[in-house]
Amino acid sequence: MRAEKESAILQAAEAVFADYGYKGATTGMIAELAGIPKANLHYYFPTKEALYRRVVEHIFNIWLDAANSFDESDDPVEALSAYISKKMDISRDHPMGSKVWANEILHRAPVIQDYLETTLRDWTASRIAVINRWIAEGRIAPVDPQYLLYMIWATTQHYADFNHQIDTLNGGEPLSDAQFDRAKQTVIGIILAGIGASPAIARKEAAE
Amino acid sequence: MRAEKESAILQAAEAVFADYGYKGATTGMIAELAGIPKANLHYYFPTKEALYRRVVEHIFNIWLDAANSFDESDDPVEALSAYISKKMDISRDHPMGSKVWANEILHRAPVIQDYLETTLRDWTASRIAVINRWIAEGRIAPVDPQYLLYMIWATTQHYADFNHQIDTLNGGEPLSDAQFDRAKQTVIGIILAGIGASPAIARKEAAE
DNA sequence: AATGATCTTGACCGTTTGGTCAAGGCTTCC
DNA sequence: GGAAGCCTTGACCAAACGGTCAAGATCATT
Repeated sequence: MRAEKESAILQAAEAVFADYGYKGATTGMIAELAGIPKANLHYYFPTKEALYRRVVEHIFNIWLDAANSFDESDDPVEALSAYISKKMDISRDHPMGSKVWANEILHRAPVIQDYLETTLRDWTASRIAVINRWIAEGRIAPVDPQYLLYMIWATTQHYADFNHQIDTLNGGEPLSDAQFDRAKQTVIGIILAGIGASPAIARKEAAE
Repeated sequence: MRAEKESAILQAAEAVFADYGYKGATTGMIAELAGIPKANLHYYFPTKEALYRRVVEHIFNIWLDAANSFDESDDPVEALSAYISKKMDISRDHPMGSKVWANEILHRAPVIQDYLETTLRDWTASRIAVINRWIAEGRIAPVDPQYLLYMIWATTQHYADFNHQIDTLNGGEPLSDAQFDRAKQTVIGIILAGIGASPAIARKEAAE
């Protein structure tokens, strides 16, 4: 089947692009990982750039999927918890995709600039409106929504993009499921308390 | 002077590596930006990799400088405010350095793995101990220090690494000084409130 | 079984890139 | 003024890379 073969190539491409960047990745490496000769890869994807575009589009769709979880509820605690949780899950399950995206932004988005200016901009503007309404309704503290969103993006994606650093600081081992869950709860806890959406976590009694 | 020439080359190299990644950057581009022929560049830095190492080392030293600001005070509010503020300033003043660093981690740190395993690991462990003491003393809420640090790193560096995305969402314009200051205050405010180090920001009265 | 369409592949090509080299300046010190 | 060391540079090279191509293999349809 054509679709399956393409899918296998795309999967290999995502891994190689994530590890080596657009320029650093070679069609030969991708072909080898996909288990086919380079010439065959070029039969399915005429150019390296076309292949890369497909990889980036796939990643953007995953991002869109997560974005929807923002709207699961109109309650700030539920909505933000769901959104952060979903973004953390993506970082754990699709770290390579996140890395390709990060690479693309880092290099000034030569391929996906149009997505940034349309879909991402629209989504962001509408969610800023939602957050501003929550503030007006006194449901969260008056924080600048824009920078709150950046904080959520940065923090959640960090667990994918910088997973090598995290692993190194974890003794060279990836975070266990329990550790990752603790990270997720920490992130959600700090952000929700930070915007006054849920009561602050109680401090301990001073030790002495 | 040798030192000045090397410095000019390193500056050009940092810019080009930040924009194009290690592989994407060419010694020809770096030489052109530095205003010298490529052969001359190779007189000062025999290989591309040697040049890259020097760039990365420079960036790591800037990071170390910021790391020190963590110890300006033993008060959590002051220490974390100073540290976050300093990291935000670096993101604004040296975005290219941060990008080179991000690229390096993204690609599994082929060049600076030893720094991660020594200096960074030691620094992190000792600061985790400090934060744990604050928790034991009841000065901040019991959050996992490790994930708090990651959150600070991710959020502050985001303003350098993803500045292209931020600019795009800001109508294609870089954040103004006022906007950037607001971002910084938002980040500090959310994190400090999030860990119960300072009283939560008061919510507005509900509008109706 | 024949025919045409689709897929597979080793060999090949032009371009780009990191790096070399030899010839020529420039500066310094006797 | 000349010798020695340092710096500069255009021309060049080998390797790697994206992409092509033509010849063959496989498959579907009748």
